[in-house]
Amino acid sequence: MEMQLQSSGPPPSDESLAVRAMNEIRRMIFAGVLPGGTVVQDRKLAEQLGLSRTPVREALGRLAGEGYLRRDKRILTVQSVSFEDVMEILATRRLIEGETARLAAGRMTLPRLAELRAAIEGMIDPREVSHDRHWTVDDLVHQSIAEASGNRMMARLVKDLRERTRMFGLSRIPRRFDPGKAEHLAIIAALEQGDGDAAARAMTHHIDNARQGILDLLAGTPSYAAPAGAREDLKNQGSTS
Amino acid sequence: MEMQLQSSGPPPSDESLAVRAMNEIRRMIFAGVLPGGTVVQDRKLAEQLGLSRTPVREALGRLAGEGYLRRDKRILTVQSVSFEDVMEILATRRLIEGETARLAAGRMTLPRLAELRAAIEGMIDPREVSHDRHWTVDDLVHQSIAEASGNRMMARLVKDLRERTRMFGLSRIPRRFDPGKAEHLAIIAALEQGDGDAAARAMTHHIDNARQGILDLLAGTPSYAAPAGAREDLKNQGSTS
DNA sequence: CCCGGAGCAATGGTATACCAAAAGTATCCC
DNA sequence: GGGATACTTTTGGTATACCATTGCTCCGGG
Repeated sequence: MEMQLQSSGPPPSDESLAVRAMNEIRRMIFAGVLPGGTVVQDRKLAEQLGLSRTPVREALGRLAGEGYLRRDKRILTVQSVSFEDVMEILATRRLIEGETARLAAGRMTLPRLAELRAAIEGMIDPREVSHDRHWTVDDLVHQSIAEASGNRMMARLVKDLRERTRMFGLSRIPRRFDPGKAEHLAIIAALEQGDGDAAARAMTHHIDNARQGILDLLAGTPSYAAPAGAREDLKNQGSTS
Repeated sequence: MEMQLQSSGPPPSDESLAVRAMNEIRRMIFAGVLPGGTVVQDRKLAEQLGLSRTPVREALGRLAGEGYLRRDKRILTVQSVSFEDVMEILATRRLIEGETARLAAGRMTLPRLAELRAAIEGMIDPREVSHDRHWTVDDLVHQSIAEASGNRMMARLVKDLRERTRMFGLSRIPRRFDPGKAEHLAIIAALEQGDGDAAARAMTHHIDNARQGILDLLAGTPSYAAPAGAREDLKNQGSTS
């Protein structure tokens, strides 16, 4: 039993096995195959992926460096993104992405903006949009803006922080993710006007809403109904400026 | 010739060799032993450190994951921090650290603040402060504030971004780094007042000055006198909000 | 029935052997 | 003499063997 990678991965591929392993493991983490807190054992994983420990360990080391895995003593666990983590991440994103939106104003071409608008409006039927689809469009919008900011560090940060947001259980929740649509369009509109301040406002507002959405969502989820007093503390993190 | 780690490192140490290697290599990078752009070869490095390739490769993979090294095809090079990078990093730090300062207001105890003040004022004689000393105090101040913000993500980011700032050649430049002293004290003062907005202002002002300091410094440095028009572009990155 | 230790399986860490690709280097043909 | 070709070396990637620690199981004595 050492056939696994060719199931959906690249058949021959010229990437190193370590890179492939890394991508595969990262995918597993995002897909929830390896939920937060899971202990990861290089031997098991290596066998599962059909390769030796070396490239797997290399991949694990790298993922640990990137913060997706955590080393406690000798055991490696999938870094779980807690509710508090998400709140902190969103507070950070609020800052960074607000700024990227501001910077992006006047730096994005109208055709490019039209593209984004089309992609956003392509999500016509709320019932049609799968989660993957939603995330794809969401990524496209936020990432395009971040990259248009001209600040590569911020763009990288946005990508990273968004990935972490995504690692929060939050997945497979049949949620009305459409409200984001109007907010996305508002951001695009501001960018089309070249109004950086308005774009920043629209972006921070969008992220504030996303946070509120999570808050509401969790309020209605039994297991999350009352995650201690942490909520009260974190509620203010984003609304200070 | 396989004695190197015991020269200044921990004699026996219970950390894994990989961790020790990572710390050592990171130190080499910060210390300028491995300047930006240097190609890193695991065999050479392993021999130099007196251990086998495995832990070294593990360390390198991890450092690459953290962004200190860069993989181009098959060769690993030390990530060089360009002038543009520093400007971008500072623009980002301006945002994040401004916010951490705001959040830290009212969250730091007066004794703690007094401690910081003492450390800052300990740098009495400008000629006395070595670069290490300067960085130590600087780290202490910024990191303490970041951690006091209560937002671990931001604190982590501050640490990371500051490390990267440090990777910029900027080292061994016999510069008057004292002006930072007054600015640091201004931040502390605002925090003692519990005035978040003032603290944020003081912090962003401090970082703006640091940026200007680099700009001035490089203007007087032949090899950096005119790093293309990039300067004009980046000059505005931080002063938008 | 419980406790403790002896043995054993599992697991992470490390070293090393091997391979293939790439980069030099020497050589040979024109 | 110049350029192409073959050989040698270097180097990163991978597999695997080995070791030490950890934790578990199972057995025996109390």
